[in-house]
Amino acid sequence: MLEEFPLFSDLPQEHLARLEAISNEISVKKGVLLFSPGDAARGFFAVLAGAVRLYRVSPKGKEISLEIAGAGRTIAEASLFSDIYHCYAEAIRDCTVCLVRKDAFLELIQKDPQFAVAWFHILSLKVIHLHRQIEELSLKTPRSRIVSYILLLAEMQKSASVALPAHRKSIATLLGMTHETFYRSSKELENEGLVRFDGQKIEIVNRSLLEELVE
Amino acid sequence: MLEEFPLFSDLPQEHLARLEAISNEISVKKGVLLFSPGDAARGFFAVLAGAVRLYRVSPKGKEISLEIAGAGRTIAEASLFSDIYHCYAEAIRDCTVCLVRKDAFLELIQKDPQFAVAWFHILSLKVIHLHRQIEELSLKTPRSRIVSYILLLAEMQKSASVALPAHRKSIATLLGMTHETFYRSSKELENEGLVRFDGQKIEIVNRSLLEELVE
DNA sequence: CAAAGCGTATGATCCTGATCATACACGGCC
DNA sequence: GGCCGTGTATGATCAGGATCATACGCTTTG
Repeated sequence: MLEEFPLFSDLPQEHLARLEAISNEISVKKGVLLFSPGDAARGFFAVLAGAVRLYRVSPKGKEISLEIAGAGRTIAEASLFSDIYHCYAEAIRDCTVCLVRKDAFLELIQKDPQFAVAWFHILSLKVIHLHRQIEELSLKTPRSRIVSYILLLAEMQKSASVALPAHRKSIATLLGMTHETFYRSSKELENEGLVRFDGQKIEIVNRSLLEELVE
Repeated sequence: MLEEFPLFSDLPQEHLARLEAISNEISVKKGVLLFSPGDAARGFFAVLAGAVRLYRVSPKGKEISLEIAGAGRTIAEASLFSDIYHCYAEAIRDCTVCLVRKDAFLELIQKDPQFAVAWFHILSLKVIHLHRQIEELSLKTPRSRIVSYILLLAEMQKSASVALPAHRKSIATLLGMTHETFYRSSKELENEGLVRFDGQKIEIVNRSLLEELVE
């Protein structure tokens, strides 16, 4: 199932080398913004280490999380065709990221058909990933959304011991609920013996029971 | 702002012709499934007329809408890299669609760099579109979600008189609410003089007031 | 070391959207 | 024409999540 969520870092060595040649590696401290809406789009980003959270701010000032991208994932691909970024990107941990220069990238996919197809693949799977996120947000109860998210992480990480990509507060907003609700529902799941929270890790105790919980 | 939501049908004539050469045009009656999860993936679809709704069914039998694609939009791009489809696609109106054969398409993007870039663009904007959908689903109140959706449609259609891409019931699930709630909230908006519902059309009466409503 | 800020956590209250029930209009079909 | 299915619509009830308040531990900073 993992092939459903491949990362740019899974690209063959030759492609990675070419990507590197047109990128700038950047270190950013936790809390720093990679870009804000309106900033001139220089290219898209690939996360090498750490995690980046994309979000928008509604007219009334509410932050809305769009995506949390951990190591191996890319963000802001659409900047290739836009002069400006359209949301905020915040390092929610200390990060190293690659800024892939847009002009060079567009040139590259035109010159190297193999490379183009590989990136088509990555983009397509991003669409699937976003579909899954939409599916999660459509679940009515917070419990279901949390369970669904934990199972998603387990799939991506191929492990019953899941590392949270961000602190709980960010994840709560990503799942469209308040952090209070997230804490409470999580505790419930723990009390029922389905999962065990341990720092930044979640241990899946009873996977099949967990799966039955999703609406 | 419309350039944020271009359609494959906006492609230059030469590209359209090539697309046509590797596609099969199909007519489907309202209610018919284009594909179901597990079906062998023959390619992706471009909607020429009508509307298609993508949805999944949860373990407990609840339908979850992922997307409603009207004329000019594409669906199931990820099928290019998968042997099977991963969700349901239902014609929610009488449709004519193009089935784009996957092997031929992959070949084409390798042979024609311009074509590849154009499709990169389309895929990127799909990601933006899905981000917007996630943003909408994250809004707490049904009212906000409906208002946000109406404004989105208005942007895409560049008009204050918005055509609903589907019947209200489907849209309700797309916005993560029950149809009852959708009817009620819509009526409220109408009573407050912000919009006017008229069959399959929505007339935006007071746009600025509407925009202020979004959380 | 003290203070401040943030993430985590839990309690009490209120409001609202899901649910269940009912009804009506419309189109297709026998 | 009459029947059935579906979309649209409205009402009553109730569970449950948002909100506001409070607290505690850990890291950071001065």
